[in-house]
Amino acid sequence: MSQQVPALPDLPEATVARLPEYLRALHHLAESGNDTVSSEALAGAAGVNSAKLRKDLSHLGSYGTRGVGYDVALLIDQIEYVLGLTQRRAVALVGVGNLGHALAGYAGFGSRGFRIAALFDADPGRVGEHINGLVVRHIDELPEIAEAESIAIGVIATPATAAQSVADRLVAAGVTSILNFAPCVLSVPDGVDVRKVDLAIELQILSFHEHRKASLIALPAAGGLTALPGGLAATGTEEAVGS
Amino acid sequence: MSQQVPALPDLPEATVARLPEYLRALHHLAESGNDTVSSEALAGAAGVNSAKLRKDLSHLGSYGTRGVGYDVALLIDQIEYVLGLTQRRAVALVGVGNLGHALAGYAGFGSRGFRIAALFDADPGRVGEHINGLVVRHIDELPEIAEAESIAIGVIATPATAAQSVADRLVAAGVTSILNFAPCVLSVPDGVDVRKVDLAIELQILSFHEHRKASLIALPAAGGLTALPGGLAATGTEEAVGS
DNA sequence: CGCGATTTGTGCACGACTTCACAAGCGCCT
DNA sequence: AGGCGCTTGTGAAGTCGTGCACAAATCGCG
Repeated sequence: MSQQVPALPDLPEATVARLPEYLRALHHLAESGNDTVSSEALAGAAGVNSAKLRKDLSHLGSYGTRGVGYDVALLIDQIEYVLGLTQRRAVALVGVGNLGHALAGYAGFGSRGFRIAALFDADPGRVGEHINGLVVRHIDELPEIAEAESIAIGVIATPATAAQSVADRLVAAGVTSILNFAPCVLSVPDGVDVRKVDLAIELQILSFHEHRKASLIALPAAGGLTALPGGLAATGTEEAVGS
Repeated sequence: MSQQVPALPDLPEATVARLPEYLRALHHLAESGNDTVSSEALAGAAGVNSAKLRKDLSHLGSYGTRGVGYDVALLIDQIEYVLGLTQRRAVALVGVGNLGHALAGYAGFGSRGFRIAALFDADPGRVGEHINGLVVRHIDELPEIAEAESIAIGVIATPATAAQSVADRLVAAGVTSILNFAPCVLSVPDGVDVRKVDLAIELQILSFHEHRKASLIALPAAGGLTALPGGLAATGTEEAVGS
């Protein structure tokens, strides 16, 4: 009975991280009226190597047709199933400051499988405020609302000083996945997943590459930007930096 | 003469991605009055393995003392030098919608080596607006301002439909590093670095793990969350999910 | 019905990254 | 001065991810 669905294979983490990108590209293709797509075309739209794409898709039980390509609608269903997006997941957002406001109003969550079910803040001055059709609750109300709304995912958009405390409260309220925008490391029990997004870190990584590029052109030119191997610098493939 | 500074070693990309996290932890330690720190302690504060930390630091020419640890202030200087943060880098932010507003007001950029030098938007209704002490300019003014302010880093916070066009304009204006918040793949010439941050993708990755956890407890319990190997689930180390 | 064009799925080799385990080095205490 | 404990730096092994190159499979057409 529970073996009806193709039991989740344990995908490589790198593959999981790319599936959402494939999904986005597929939705785009579907809207453009495409019925099928080759691995080459889909890989191009997702910004990856076509062999990598095929290997990724093969991990979730191949649904392509040789000589033809992949059925766009079928592949969308498959990936959405694997990612657990067949149900719309409820998300709690904690911290409605500068960034939290923007996240609460971000349309991308709603259109890609998520529903912001509740907003929380510790500042009584912010409690009661209406944002995008939702009212900000006090963080003390988290347990009851998390229970009532079946919230399993939490987003932390508080200052770093409050983040660990908020994480503890989220875990206590039954949250098992956390997206952390605060610039700090969180400690959570086993079984709870944490992903971190730090905007300043992304810029610092870019800064390193700027520094490297600048030091290269300062050296006696040897195979740097000055020697363009392929003729004119083609507006071609994106330069991959990091993951 | 130009060999005075320890010429940039080409660090592994994975190391570069972790250096900013070390830097943040080091600043925190310095504020707490710590003078030196062991690899074990710093690794804990940064959420990584201590062997990994030592290898990362060894790549930039070891500045630790055996039996003692690392000099906090010296290490901060080293990492900031390698990341190119000795100068405060000017950043252009394009798109002052929902997310752009939040980014323009984000204090973390200023405190970690960056200066938002200009805001741009294509919507005439938004041009002229004051945000956080800056006035929003029209995107057509980008070339002159980028030149005047020596802007080499651009942040794209526009809708996906506009992102490629904005990227082209940024590159034409001399920008060589782009941080892209729009959910799409950018094509840029060689020599231009792009990093992408997609908030919905992060949630979808968490959703996958939720789905996996849910399907595990649905199966006959075999080594899942039910069998706690180390006694009580200690509020210990963070569970690493992806990079 | 058979053949060629096309595209998937994958074995294999390579490279990157991680982790362990330990020798080498440093400071402190006696 | 000498020895001991602590910590770094790194060789080596293991793991993970990537990309090539090709066999297998499918469709369309004559």
